[in-house]
Amino acid sequence: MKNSQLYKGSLNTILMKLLEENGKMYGYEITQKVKEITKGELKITEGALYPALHKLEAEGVLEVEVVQVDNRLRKYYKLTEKGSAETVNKLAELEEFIKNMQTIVNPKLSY
Amino acid sequence: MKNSQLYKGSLNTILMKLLEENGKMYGYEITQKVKEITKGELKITEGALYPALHKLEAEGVLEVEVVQVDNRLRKYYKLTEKGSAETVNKLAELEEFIKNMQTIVNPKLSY
DNA sequence: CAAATATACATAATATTCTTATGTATTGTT
DNA sequence: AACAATACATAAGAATATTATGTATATTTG
Repeated sequence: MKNSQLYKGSLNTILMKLLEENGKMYGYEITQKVKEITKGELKITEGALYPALHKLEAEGVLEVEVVQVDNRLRKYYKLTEKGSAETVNKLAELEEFIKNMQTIVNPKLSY
Repeated sequence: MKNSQLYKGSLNTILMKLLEENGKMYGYEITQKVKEITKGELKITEGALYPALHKLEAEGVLEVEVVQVDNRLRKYYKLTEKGSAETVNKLAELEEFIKNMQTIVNPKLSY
């Protein structure tokens, strides 16, 4: 997350949405995917990513599958059933958030 | 800020935009205004608001005018020249942020 | 082929931001 | 008289992310 402060608090939502979209992903893959789809504008740092993944796992939102590729480890993360349900809420919250921010930034359009 | 974690990091942007829009405002007025325009969905807490205002003032983004109304104080805040310039950047960052989040949430529409 | 870059994980110290709780004081409402 | 609203403020703690660092393998490039 190498950007404006605005991204603070949005990492979990990003992770959950990506996993909902892609089934399972490993950490490094996530960083690359985000860089790709935002055309380099959002860079997720490892120091934010790995603790976030571990916490979501501890909460039962994600589960891990460790795979050996060549001589290297990959930890694939995917949503649990609980995680899938929570992702729906997270995305609804994001929509609300964006709506509210747009209302503040562009009040003429809304009230 | 009594809501999802998503709002973390967005308070300064909100404050600066409101002051750009309304010229000058005092703390309590800001809390009410935000509650009003978001129809009660976003509530800025005092514990977040006042330290944020003080910090922006210390940074030279805002300046204060203390007014006595009846026997009570009001501290009106307004953007400095520097603050007005930074608000332009803040709003550009917000647009970028929203655009990127929408890209992540709805990838089919974008790439 | 050595060096640099990319892949892949991880954590610790620190910084930032916000929540929750609390405090003071005046004014308006029931 | 009691409670809610107005109006400011701060302190302890939680949550989140940055920056720096560490380990190790694989691939590219000069």
